[in-house]
Amino acid sequence: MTINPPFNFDLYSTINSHGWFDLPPFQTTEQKDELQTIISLSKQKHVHVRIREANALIGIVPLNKTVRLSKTEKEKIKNIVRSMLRIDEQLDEFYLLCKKEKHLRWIPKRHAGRILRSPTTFEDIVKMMFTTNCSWALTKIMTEHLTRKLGTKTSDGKFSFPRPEAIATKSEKWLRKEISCGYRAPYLLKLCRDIVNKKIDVESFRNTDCSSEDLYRKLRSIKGIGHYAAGNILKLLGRYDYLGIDSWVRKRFSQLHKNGRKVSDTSIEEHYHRYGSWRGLICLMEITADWHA
DNA sequence: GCGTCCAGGTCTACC
DNA sequence: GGTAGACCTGGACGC
Repeated sequence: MTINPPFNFDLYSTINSHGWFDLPPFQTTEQKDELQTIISLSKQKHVHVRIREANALIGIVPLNKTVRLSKTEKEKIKNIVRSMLRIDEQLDEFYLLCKKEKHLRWIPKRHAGRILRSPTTFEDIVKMMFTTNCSWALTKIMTEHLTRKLGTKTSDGKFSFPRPEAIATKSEKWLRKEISCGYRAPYLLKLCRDIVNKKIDVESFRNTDCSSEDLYRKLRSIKGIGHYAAGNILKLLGRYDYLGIDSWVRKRFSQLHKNGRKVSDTSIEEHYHRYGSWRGLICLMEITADWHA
């Protein structure tokens, strides 16, 4: 399967856009020149795919050879990959903004600004919940446990990210013990049960006409999703008008703009205010600039 | 090896 | 609306 990306797409920059490549089922190489993950087509059908860029095309190869794919299923996989890699995102206005400031000109030059997201919004929300109030090492542990213990094993031995139904049947005690997610267990359980009982439809969040403010409010109504997590999930939904400030943003901002002095969230907000609806993306690009060096 | 302390966001109760 | 304390884990550190 192949996808024809726009001229300003760069797979490396997208994989390297934030830490998602490091969380299963995502896998990448040391050079970050390919991405692997599991795409779930139905409750039973999970495809382990490898995504690579070659000859100005994006190639998608199913790695579990025994799986048979219909034409419709291949189209579905291509659409999911397009969504994950943000291929259809219009960044022209963003790049024009970056070109106006010397320190941001590297962004359009490197074709950066497309932030990797998971095949589903559910996966993104759970992973974001797992980044709160803990080290990256613990985020990885929780995601690995959840995937390995509740995901479905593919024919080549990989595990899919679990569906909400699989998590919803477990108890809070089980999640605390087996997933090591501690006090997050009741939040995760409530989210999954609300999805199963159709009280919330997180998958509709990627294609909705509602304002960023409304979407932010919906995200904040999910227990365990606070200001930081909601702001960052919005970025994965293509909305960049919230910063999603955490301790790392504060630290990097302070190093870049205040000679390491302590800085308040209000002054970070004021600094990026001039970038309007792109401020969240400019902030993320600025503090991760050295990753792209 | 064991105990203690700290860092990391979010929620809730309280003022 | 603002603030303090609890939540839980891994890692660093001292003994």
